[in-house]
Amino acid sequence: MTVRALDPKTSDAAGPLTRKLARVVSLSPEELELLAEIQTPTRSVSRGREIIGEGRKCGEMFVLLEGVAIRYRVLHDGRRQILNITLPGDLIGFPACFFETALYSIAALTDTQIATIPMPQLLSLFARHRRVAGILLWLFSCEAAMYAEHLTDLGRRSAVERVAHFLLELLVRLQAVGLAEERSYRMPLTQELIGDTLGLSVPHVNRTLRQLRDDGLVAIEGHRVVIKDFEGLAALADFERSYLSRMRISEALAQG
Amino acid sequence: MTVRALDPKTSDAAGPLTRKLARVVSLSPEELELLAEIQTPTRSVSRGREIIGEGRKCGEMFVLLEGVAIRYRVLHDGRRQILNITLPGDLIGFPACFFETALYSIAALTDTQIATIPMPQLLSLFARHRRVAGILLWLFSCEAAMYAEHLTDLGRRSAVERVAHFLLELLVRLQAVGLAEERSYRMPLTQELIGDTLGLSVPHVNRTLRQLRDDGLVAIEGHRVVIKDFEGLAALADFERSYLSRMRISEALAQG
DNA sequence: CGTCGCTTTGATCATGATCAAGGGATGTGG
DNA sequence: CCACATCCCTTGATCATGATCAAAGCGACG
Repeated sequence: MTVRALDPKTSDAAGPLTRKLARVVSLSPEELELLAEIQTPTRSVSRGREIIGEGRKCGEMFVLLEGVAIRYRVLHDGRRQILNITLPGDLIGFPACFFETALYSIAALTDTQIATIPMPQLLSLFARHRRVAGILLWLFSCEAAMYAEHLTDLGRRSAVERVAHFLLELLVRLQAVGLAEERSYRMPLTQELIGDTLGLSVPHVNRTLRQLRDDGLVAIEGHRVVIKDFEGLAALADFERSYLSRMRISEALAQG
Repeated sequence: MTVRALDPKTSDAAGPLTRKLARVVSLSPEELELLAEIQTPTRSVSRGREIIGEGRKCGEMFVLLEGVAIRYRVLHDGRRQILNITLPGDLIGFPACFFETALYSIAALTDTQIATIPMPQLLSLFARHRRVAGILLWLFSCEAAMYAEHLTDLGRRSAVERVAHFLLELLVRLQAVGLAEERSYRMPLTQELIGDTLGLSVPHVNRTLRQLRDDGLVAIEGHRVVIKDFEGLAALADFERSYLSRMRISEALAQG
């Protein structure tokens, strides 16, 4: 990672969260410093380890700085539902940290690097910096919006539509933190994990991906996903008027 | 509605939100007054009308004081997914009010009474009253937790499990605001709406309800739902260790 | 009394689960 | 350097859950 002579807003050193925010709202030097401050110190969690364990106390929030994690719920008979995929720049610990004990587990899929934000510090930040508070609330909102979209996937979309939507969402989200190219990215999940995310069985995920490939909408070589026909996929998945494109922070908050 | 000589915390006059909160955290007189203050003035929205329209600006939050509303998303071909059911005491407008325009519509299912909280007032409340801010964040968390549970429903539960889970969730939520008896309540949704909530077709909702009836788990006469075997339903739906039972506000917040 | 909205039931169909087996890469110990 | 194991992907055959289509029943209400 080279240190370039860039505006601090967009420099790599600022970290994925700050870069993501800088795309939707302009941050003052003081705010940049605050964001940097709450994102230290960091610690690493290695592949397969739990970041938050269901039923355990969780007195802090985290920012995922590097790697990929999943939040999931396991039913008594072993069926698993992945609630969301956590990418660099995402907050972890909402809503867990507001409950006595965490409701769901969060596990690192790859080796990860996370920053810890103690609750008292978070709450005092809310009190002292109204605009930063607004921005954090906006982040919570984005998470809620993604849940809502995910719900629509599972409730009312067919397997092809779900997978298409999933591939596009991942493209856009990875791009937001500079981890995807114009039309391609490295798929961070196995087909089993995709199945647990979309409520599908592994063979059916596989067949659905093949169908999308046969239709020339995507190309998949190894873990590399190439979106060959963005418009086609978007039409299929009803992605057009989608949430991510409208995830603009409201002026009321932007101006504090 | 009679005015009884009760502790203001639990009096009907306090409104459903305050009553709901009083169950999980003790509120000071000042906090009670603050809560009362943000819940005025009120306005009514009649059955079938939109409270928030998808794509429209939404510069405020609402508290639903009376009636039932749904948040939903409609796909281009008309399929509808209900994202959540809003009951008295619930906040409306999260996450809509943090975006330029609302992402989803919210419509009144019955005649409703709502209180309006302008965003500036909300943000200044966050700044001035840390504990109330914490409590509001906790409310957002509850909403996120319900989304997560709903996701598990749609992704990994069968039709019977979904319906069973839905009936129990409604019982518990209605009880939290004093709108259900020990084991029964008035179902506020038609079978079509239940279908759009659970991702099922109307005939299948009907057959599933019949199956639960035949198995002696519930009784349904008209709009009255009677849970005849709570334990049986809970086991079927994996409701046991569920979110609502652990929706206790964390001590860090309760103490401010 | 007739209409409208909702529920109920039946028959058929299809989406996607399940079961089963093989294939291919990557890694590890002998 | 090879045997073997593991993890993941792929494919096929069968099965079942739940959708769709169709129609009738049934209150409530004007």
